[in-house]
Amino acid sequence: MFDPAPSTLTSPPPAATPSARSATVVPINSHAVKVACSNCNLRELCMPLGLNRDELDQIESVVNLRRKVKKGSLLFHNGEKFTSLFAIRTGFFKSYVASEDGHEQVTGFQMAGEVLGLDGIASDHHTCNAIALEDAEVCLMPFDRIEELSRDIPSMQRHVHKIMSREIVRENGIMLLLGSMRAEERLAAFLLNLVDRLHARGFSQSELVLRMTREEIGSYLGLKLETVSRAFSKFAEDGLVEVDKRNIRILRSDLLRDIVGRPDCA
Amino acid sequence: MFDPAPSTLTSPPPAATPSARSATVVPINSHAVKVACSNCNLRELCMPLGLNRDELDQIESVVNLRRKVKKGSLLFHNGEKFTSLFAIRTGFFKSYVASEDGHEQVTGFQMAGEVLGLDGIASDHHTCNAIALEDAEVCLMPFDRIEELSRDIPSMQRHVHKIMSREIVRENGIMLLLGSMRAEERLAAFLLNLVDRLHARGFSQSELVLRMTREEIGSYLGLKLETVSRAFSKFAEDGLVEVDKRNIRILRSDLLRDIVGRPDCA
DNA sequence: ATGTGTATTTGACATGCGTCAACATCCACG
DNA sequence: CGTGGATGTTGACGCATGTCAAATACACAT
Repeated sequence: MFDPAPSTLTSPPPAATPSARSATVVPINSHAVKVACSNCNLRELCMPLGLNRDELDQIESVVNLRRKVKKGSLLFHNGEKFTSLFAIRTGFFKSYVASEDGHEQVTGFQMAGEVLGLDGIASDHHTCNAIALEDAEVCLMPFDRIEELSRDIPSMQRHVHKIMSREIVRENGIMLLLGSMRAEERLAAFLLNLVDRLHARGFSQSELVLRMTREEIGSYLGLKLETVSRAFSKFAEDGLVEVDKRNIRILRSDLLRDIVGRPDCA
Repeated sequence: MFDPAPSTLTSPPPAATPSARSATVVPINSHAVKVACSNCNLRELCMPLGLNRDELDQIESVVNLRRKVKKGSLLFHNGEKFTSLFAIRTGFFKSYVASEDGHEQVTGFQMAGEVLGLDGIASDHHTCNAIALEDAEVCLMPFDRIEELSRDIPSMQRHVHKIMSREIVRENGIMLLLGSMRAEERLAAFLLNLVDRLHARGFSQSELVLRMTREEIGSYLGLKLETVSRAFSKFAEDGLVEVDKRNIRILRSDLLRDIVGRPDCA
């Protein structure tokens, strides 16, 4: 129904250097690139299926740069010229928009295999910000190259369209969440979505470590951080989850699902 | 910042037949189609600019069907097979998703020149519903034809991408609204967005007639209908707008903008 | 170790909005 | 012309969540 992004207890430990604000661009030679996509265990998330060798080579040639992003540094920001989409290889991001008065609204959490930057296509400039919540590595995919390739390879074209449509559907789900759910329903939906996505990446179905603060969760869910904290405590008290700071263990996902289900029972 | 959709006092009067539930498909012969796009006064909204005659002919060949949609009838619904995008020629739509428990969340209001159905691309099935709020006419654009054309005409390809990206950006704005604004801020933003879009279509900058109920506005804005009604009354009392049922005249758009601006002043 | 800042939890209280209810208005239809 | 159902307005009241504040714990730097 909706689509945030968490990280599990088993997820790769964040690299040591935490908050340096550099966003170094690291060119990759073409051989390394080829190795990258064909062997990338995220391929089925990033790339269309059923490509032949030649098409795969073409697609790999699109991903000509890799970029490391330190925890706390921006991948792109509002107003920045749009040139590329970013496929996350490792790490965890949040994207957010800011209103004139300075309020920040988190619009999503993204993890490995997901794509960032789609907002920039509309006006050739990004309209939101993306920041790494842990040390990360992304593949740069220059958008004009993606468009070229889409013209040659129909399955690539369809893939790009699906990725964008999926984002639209995800946001529809969040509108439903923000428009009609109560605090605990929102948090339950958030947690379930998070483990789902992590599980799809080979992590535990029941354990996760949150990469974001209570405040960031609250922003995403349209709640204050205290409310998020209280909802966690309530879940823990009721035996639905174990909460140890950012380490979460889901004990009763069935009951969490029940909570999401009904809009107004305690 | 966000993107709902209204209709003005001067908008074309809805056709007489209001609530028949048919959604008749009306084939159009190829000559009529050609006339349709080249002469359509919505062209600059639907179509990429700077096309030559030949390209224009190709694009027009995509729009091979027209469909009339009676007020109150569905254009498409959740679960329905996705085949086409719909460009609105006349009329006014709302799109909405429904949660399992039956709650409806309005995800947008669409008017002439806007495109419906993008949600269906992700899974080949629609994930939301679109219903006409007044008698309407839409152009059917089979999506596989759009993809073919996008491969041949780069400006068409770019146009499709921009339309999808724009929807993503719009929804980002709504997340901001739902996540952080108060009732009056939401309504002010809603009204301003509505007149903006109408003005872009040649309607008044200050007068509009709402095509949707208070309840539908409330659903879109994450509010109850009573709250919407009270906010209207408040605006009227303060001299910001004149409200006569669904006829709205904006008297002080500057002050409405102020209200949207600051997140927590009375 | 000690200190500083961030993150989190929890309590007490305030309030914006939801809920419930009554009433008015309008329109469709008999 | 009257009636019933949708729609809209307004008031009274309650509750979920926001607000403010204090305490704890932890990370990191000196």
